[in-house]
Amino acid sequence: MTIEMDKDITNAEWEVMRVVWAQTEVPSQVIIDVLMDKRGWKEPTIKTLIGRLVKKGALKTRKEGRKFLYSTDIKEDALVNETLDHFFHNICSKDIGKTIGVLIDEAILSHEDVALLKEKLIQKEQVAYDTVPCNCVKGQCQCQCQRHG
Amino acid sequence: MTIEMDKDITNAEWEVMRVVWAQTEVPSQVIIDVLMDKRGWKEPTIKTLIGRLVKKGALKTRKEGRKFLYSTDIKEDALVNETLDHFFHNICSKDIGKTIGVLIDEAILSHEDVALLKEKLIQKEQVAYDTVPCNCVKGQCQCQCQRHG
DNA sequence: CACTTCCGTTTACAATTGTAATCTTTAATT
DNA sequence: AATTAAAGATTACAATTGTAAACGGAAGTG
Repeated sequence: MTIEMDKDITNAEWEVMRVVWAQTEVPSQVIIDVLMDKRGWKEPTIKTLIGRLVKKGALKTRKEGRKFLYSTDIKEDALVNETLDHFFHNICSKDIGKTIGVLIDEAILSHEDVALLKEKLIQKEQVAYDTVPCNCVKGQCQCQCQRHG
Repeated sequence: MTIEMDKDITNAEWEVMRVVWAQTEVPSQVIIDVLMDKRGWKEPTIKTLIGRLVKKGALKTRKEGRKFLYSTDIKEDALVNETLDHFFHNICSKDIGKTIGVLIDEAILSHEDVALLKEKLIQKEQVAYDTVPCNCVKGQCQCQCQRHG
């Protein structure tokens, strides 16, 4: 699931990726139109972002006539998941459940989504722990055994 | 739930925050010890991070004798949730359910966590949609009505 | 063929971020 | 009181990021 790429996708670059993900191949003009409109960026700004993504290997190009068509091998869901996993390293593993709980509270879900998640929880029950072990470094969480001072 | 603060917490700064969250008030020496050990950072590096957090209002100080004790008003779970909400803006609302699904798959959960989440899903069912409306800008997702090109 | 337009490339530039050395107070110790 | 040690403040500096202008070459137009 790890994506082999030089660098991370920055927030601004993410907007470009979303346009590319929405299509199979896009000319820069489409990216520019969408983002000038959505973000109010100037054309050169968007060109810069495209260029950086190409340079860092996140976008591929195919020359068609005089212009390029942009595409990507990076899967949107894979990158989303990887980014979230990475962020979750900032949280004590004991708190992951509650954190997901808040996400559920705040999400707009379909009946189908709810059913899917319920199903997953039934699976999860099979492998659930009595107590989730804390994975924090000493001094970085409140689990008693590890408390400082 | 929005935290009034000048700037965002960067990744490196997050490490400092976690040490502060783990205690009520901490002297810099504790933060330094924990992070020199965990991250291999030099002492001045950690002092810089602390200083920046104080400057941006994320950490409060209380002078005790010659040194300061650091604390924060920012709630860890509030910041976590806010950060996640923010990130979820990068995802089509139709895909939030699936994304949470992957989080559940990958999480280590306790029986209690599973029960909590199940409970939340039961609640959620009451307000679930038949179809989650897409919230994307035209050109940034594949929902048919909005497809480009 | 000269002119203009489009598009990708190069350059710019300030702010943020990661990483750290050095300086300055002030407190502790001799 | 003089010396040392600790802690916060100041300065440093390269890389990244957000934001954009300017340049150059190819393609279409008159």
